[in-house]
Amino acid sequence: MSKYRSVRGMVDIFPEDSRHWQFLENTVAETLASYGYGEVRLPIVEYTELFTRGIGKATDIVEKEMYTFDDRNAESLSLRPEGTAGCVRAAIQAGVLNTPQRYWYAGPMFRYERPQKGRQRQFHQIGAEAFGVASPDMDAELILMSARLWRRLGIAQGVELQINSIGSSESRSRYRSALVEYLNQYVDQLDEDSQRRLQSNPLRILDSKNAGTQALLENAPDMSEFLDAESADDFSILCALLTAAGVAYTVNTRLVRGLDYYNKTVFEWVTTRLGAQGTICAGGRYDGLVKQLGGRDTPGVGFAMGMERLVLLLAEMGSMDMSSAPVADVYVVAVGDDAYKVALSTVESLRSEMPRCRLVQHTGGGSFKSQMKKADKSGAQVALIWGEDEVSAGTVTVKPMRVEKESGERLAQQSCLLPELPAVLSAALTID
RNA sequence: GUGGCCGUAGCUCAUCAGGUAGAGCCCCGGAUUGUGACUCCGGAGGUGGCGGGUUCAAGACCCGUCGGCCACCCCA
Repeated sequence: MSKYRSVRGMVDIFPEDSRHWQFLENTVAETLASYGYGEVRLPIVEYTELFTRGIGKATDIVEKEMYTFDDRNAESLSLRPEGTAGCVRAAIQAGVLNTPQRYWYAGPMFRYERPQKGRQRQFHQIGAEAFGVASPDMDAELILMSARLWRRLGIAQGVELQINSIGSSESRSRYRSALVEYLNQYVDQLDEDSQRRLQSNPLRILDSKNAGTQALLENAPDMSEFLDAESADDFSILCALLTAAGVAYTVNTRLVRGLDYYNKTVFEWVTTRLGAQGTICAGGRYDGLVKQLGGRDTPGVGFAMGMERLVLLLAEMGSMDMSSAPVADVYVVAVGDDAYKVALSTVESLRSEMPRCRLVQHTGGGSFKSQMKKADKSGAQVALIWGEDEVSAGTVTVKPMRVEKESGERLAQQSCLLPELPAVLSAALTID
C-alpha cells in the first residue's frame, strides 16, 4: 500500500479501460451530432447557490452530497453534482435562448456518497439538453436518440425504458396531498425510511424498495389521475410518438425523479444487469428551471447518462472485446548505437508515411533476445530489426511475429533495403 | 449516515494448535557466439493495511482505525 491513494470513490482509468471509454464517448458524440446537438464545455465548479436553487434545497444531493467550499474571497463554490443546472446557467448567460437550442456536454460530476457498484464520488456523465420547445415531440426526440445509442452500442437488449408524467407543480402538489393523506392512515405499517420521507419527500415513497410499503401502495391514489389536462395530453402524445417510432416503453406511474426541477415527462433507462444501481440514463422535462435561474421563461428537456454504468453494461453484455489490446503494430529492435541512430531516423520517416501505424521503438538497450521479448509482449504484428549487419548493408530485417496465414503457417523474416521498407512493411501488416 | 463481507509479494490466492510466510502468474537473468512465443534452470520482490491489546510467542485471537467490495439510503 502506497502512502498516497486516490480520494475515496475517485478512480484512475488506465489505457486498458480508457479505450472502452473512448469507444463509448466517440459513439455518443457521433450519435448526438447526428441529431444536431452541439457540444458545450462547462466549468466543473459553480457558485453553490446555482445548485441549491436549481436542484432543490431539500434534496439529498444539495443537502448532504455536495463538495462545497469557500473560494479565497469567501464566496461559496461547489463541485457540480450534475450537469443540467450549469448548462442552463451557461445558456442564459450566453443569451442564446431566444431560439431553440440543442446541446450536449460530458464530464465529471461529484457527489459525496458511499461508493458501491456503479456509484462513485467522482463519476462521469454525458448529458443532452434541448431548450425552447415545449411540445412532446422534443421529449420523443431525446428518447429516440438515446434508444438509437443503445442500439449502436449493442446494449439495446439489456435496457428497458420507463416513462411517466409527474405533471405540473400544481397537479403534483395536489397529488402529494392525496398521497400523504392516504399513507397517513398506515404510518405504523410503513418502513422507517418511508416514514421519514412522508415528511421530507412523500413522492419518493413511491419507488421504495420495501415490499410492505409497496403492498400498501397498491391501493394508493394514482398520479395519472391527478395530472393537469396539458400534462396528460402531452404524455399521451409522447406515448403515441414512441409507439409510432417503434420504441418499446413501460409506463411506470411510480416513477419520480429526485431533482426538484422536473415536471411533466420523466423517463429512465434501466437494466437489471448491474446490481442495485440499474439506471443508466435518466431525464425529463424542466420547463420552469430557466426562469427559476433568472432567464426568460423557456421550456427545457434533457437527460444524462452515467458513463461508468454504461462501461459496466458494455462489458457485462459482451458488446465490447474486453481482452487486452496490443499496444503496438510494429516493434522496432535496434542493437548498438549506430543501429539505434539509423532506426530512429528511419522510423521517424515511416511515421510520416504511415501515421495510423503504431510504431514502438525499443528504448533502454539490451540484447537482441531481451528486445525481442519486448517485441513479443507488445503484441506487434511485425518486428523491425537493426543490428551491425543491417547497418553496414543498408538494410533492415522485417520479421512477422505472429501466425498470419489461414493455414497457420508462419511467414519467414526477410531483409530489405531501406527505400523498400514502406512497401514491404505495409505488405507484412496487411496479411491477415 | 447505516449494515454485511473482506484487507498476506505487482496480480490471484494458500499456509498454521497462535511459535517470526509459500505457490501460480508477472518481472529480471540464463539454457553455443544477433532474434520472441513453448520448455527447463536461476533470481528479485512481503515491517502479512495501520495502531493498540492478550500471550513466553500473533499475519493468525480481541479492540480501534484506515481502506476495499456489496447492499441500504440516494441516484447517472
